[in-house]
Amino acid sequence: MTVRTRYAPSPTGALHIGNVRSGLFAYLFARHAHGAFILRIDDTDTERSTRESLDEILESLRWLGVEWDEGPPDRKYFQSSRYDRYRESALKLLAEGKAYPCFCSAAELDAMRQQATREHRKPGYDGRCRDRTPPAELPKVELPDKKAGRNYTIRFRAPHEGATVVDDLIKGRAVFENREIDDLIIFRSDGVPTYNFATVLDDFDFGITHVVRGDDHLPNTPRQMQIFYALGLEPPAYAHLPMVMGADGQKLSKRHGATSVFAYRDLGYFPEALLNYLVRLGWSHGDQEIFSRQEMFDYFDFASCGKSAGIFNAEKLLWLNFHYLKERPVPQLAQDVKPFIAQRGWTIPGDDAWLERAVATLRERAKTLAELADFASFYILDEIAIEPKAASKFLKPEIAEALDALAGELDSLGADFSEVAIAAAFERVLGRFAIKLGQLAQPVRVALTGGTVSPGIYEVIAVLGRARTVARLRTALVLCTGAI
RNA sequence: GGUCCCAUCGUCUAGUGGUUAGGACACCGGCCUCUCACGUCGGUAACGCGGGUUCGACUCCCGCUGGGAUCACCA
Repeated sequence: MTVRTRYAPSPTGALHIGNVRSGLFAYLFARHAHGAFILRIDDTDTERSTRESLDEILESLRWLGVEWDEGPPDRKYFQSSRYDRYRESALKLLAEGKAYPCFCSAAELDAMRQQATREHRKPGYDGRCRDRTPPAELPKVELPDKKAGRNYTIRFRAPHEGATVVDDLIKGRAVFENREIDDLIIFRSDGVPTYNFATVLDDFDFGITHVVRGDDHLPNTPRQMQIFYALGLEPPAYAHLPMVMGADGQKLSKRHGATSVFAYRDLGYFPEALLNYLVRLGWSHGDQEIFSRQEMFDYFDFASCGKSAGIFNAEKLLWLNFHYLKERPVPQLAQDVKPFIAQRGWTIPGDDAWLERAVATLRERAKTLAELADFASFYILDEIAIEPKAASKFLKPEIAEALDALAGELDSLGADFSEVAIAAAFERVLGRFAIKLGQLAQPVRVALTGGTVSPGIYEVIAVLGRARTVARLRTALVLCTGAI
């Protein structure tokens, strides 16, 4: 039997990283088993589903390189296009007495729950319509349709006897006593099926062999299995992944800051880094930390998945991103950083070769593309802002002469503006004034970059070029003397 | 509150009865050095508690404690 897994996000918001990890694991398992990965869109919540969310989900997945074998744009993989199928099955359940109409209003249900909670009973549905005779004016029970006066919901008649056993591939066996499970609504009064019902039909129709999802779905699983049984179908295998928590130990959500895939993309993270981080959160392969996509495919299995929830650690993700950034070929990196420079409204004052030289000096100092772009500002911008503290510490009168001399030396270098030639110019100035490199390099650094932190000073000068270097040195000269 | 899940350094984890409990991130220190990084060397740091089982438990069983998820006409 070929493995078929699925990822079924609902288009009701951004694709966030805790959620997408479940999709990633489903995808990896399918690839590992040379099976198929299906993307399905759970859009039965017509109130909250939006086109924007759908587009963001699709684009996020593409950016990550999580490729689906079946799914959008094929309408067949949208629940909203499968209502006929859901109706047909609900009708069947109704006819067989395995489901029944429930006439309780939302307000009534709410009151029921509140009272149960007050009396320390479980807040589930008490089954009051389970054996109630439908009103006489209903000739026969059909699916809800408010416009036609059929304002009720359809509930699944869950068995009271026995137990439902989930043999989870990750969690092991979980036994649910059937008497603990109440009758859930499978069709809403607006004629739209609910998730637990639709998902069962989808998983069956699309031939899903392994349902891989977050363990927040574990309590739903016996309900879904019962529906499979009622329909005379065999449930798939289940693999429930532990959750991803925020630093506070709670399920990761929007209030934990940057959590969407887009957020990380826009912050200048690489998809490889995000993927690598996510795959190591809850899964391991010995002590290995860095995984190529192929290695993920090759090694992934449920046996190596952990059972306990993991806390999202932004620092480690940053480290991984740094790793991939350092590994990136410079020409590629230069192309990668361009959109980030453009986004800042800056114009690159040189060709690709120049940008590559600049990037080469910066790449071990930036952990993201956004940082790389920011760091490159002193190369790119015509005017730089000099940090007051740096200026007062290093741009002092006593260094003015040496700075002036250096400007002269560099200005007269001629065609050879190489690091070697620049170093030689420094040596001449150092010798003439009997000072150490450190004494000269820092003032120069402040003059050229505006701060005290930068790549090696010769590199900076070589990339900056003679004109800009000399001009900035002379500007700094004014600060030196003015600082008296 | 009911049900279900979970429990090794701060964090991610290796570990499947006998280990000086290993690695990674972070943190701290040395080296490198024109600054900052990179790199490199080293360091601090964990088996929640209590009972069993066993010659021997981080590993197996039970209880406790703690944490989490879930209990919608959301998915």
